[in-house]
Amino acid sequence: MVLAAAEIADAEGLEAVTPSAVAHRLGVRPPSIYAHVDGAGDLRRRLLARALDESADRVAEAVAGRAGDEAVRALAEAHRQWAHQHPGRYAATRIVTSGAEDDEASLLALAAGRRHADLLRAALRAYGLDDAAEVHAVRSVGAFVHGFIALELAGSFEHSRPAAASSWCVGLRIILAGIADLARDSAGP
Amino acid sequence: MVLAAAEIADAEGLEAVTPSAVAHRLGVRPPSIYAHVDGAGDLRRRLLARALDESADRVAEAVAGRAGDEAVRALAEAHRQWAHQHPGRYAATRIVTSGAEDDEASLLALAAGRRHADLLRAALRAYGLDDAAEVHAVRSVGAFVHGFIALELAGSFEHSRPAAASSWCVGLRIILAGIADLARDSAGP
DNA sequence: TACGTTTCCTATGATGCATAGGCAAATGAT
DNA sequence: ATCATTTGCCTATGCATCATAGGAAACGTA
Repeated sequence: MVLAAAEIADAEGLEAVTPSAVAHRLGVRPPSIYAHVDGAGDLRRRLLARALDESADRVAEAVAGRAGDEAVRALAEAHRQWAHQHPGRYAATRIVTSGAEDDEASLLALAAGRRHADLLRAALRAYGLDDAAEVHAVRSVGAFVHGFIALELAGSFEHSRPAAASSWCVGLRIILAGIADLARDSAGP
Repeated sequence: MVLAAAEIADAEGLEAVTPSAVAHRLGVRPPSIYAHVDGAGDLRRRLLARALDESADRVAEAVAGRAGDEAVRALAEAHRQWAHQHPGRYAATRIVTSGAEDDEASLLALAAGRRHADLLRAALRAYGLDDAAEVHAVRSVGAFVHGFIALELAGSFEHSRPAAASSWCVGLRIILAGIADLARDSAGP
């Protein structure tokens, strides 16, 4: 069910993920979908939770056994590769579950989001930042990674040379150097 | 016409920007909209172009008369403030005009996109980066700024302390320190 | 064998995108 | 001043989609 939604998202875009499209793919009639899912919004929220979980799995694999710069690079790279392989799922990752969440899908999504944050936090541990600085660093890396992938997938980098991939490496370098600088100050005199 | 679309986007979200909603707001019947706009897609693309242009205006004001770190900070801050004031327009900013663009709205959007890139490039000039490094830096700052704003507007930072605003300052510091480091190497031995 | 649960179905209503074709007022040239 | 053209809006219509209501068939279990 959610798998069908994920496949539709990757093949035709997140907009195409509707009860009717899922029904079509599963070979049943649209109303049948409503027995398993509470409308189009719930369908997309379930997809959000699954996508967040899948990408966290990939990231966790990539980061295992690494530390410091290497861990952050591996995490970011895993994130980016997964997004390229599954653009629809990645788009689902950015769905907003506005405000009060009491439904199952939103809670799962929240938990998966925390998993992501924890993985990144662990990767940054080697820098020896204090707690506050670590949160800032987590958010900054997250912002850069998401922003870069979003712009890249949107084709925003296709109007200038060189290819996006080389900017990705330099961008990571910039971020990591900046965090190292922050760590120097944080632990400094 | 596009103004009505922008107001709807800010008030009810980008999803709500449809010919029928615009007609409602303007006090006319839905079919009348099609005399001015070529369907829902074209309506959103026009909104994209206008939003990109408006934000570039704001950024240009903010950056005028500044250079180096201060210019980049002002640019980023203007961007972020505008996004907070106009979340729907900001969301429109991320619409993808897939591939071959021969319609008016897409061309305007492309031009406005270039304007943004040029403004950022100019702000970074003081770092004395070579051409290739400058492109990488432009893309990296762009990625961070967009990523941060997107995550912030999506509420991704609301599940941890402290407030997002303080991370924004630290994040900019990280990026700027990273670029300074890059400049050192670029001009270095 | 009879019951309840699950799962899917048809039928229906509502809403929104989009096109076709017509009416009326404003514009501009003769 | 008159008439044709343009402009802008209208009603009517077709079609796809979300969503609900209520019923029929298949499944396991007492």
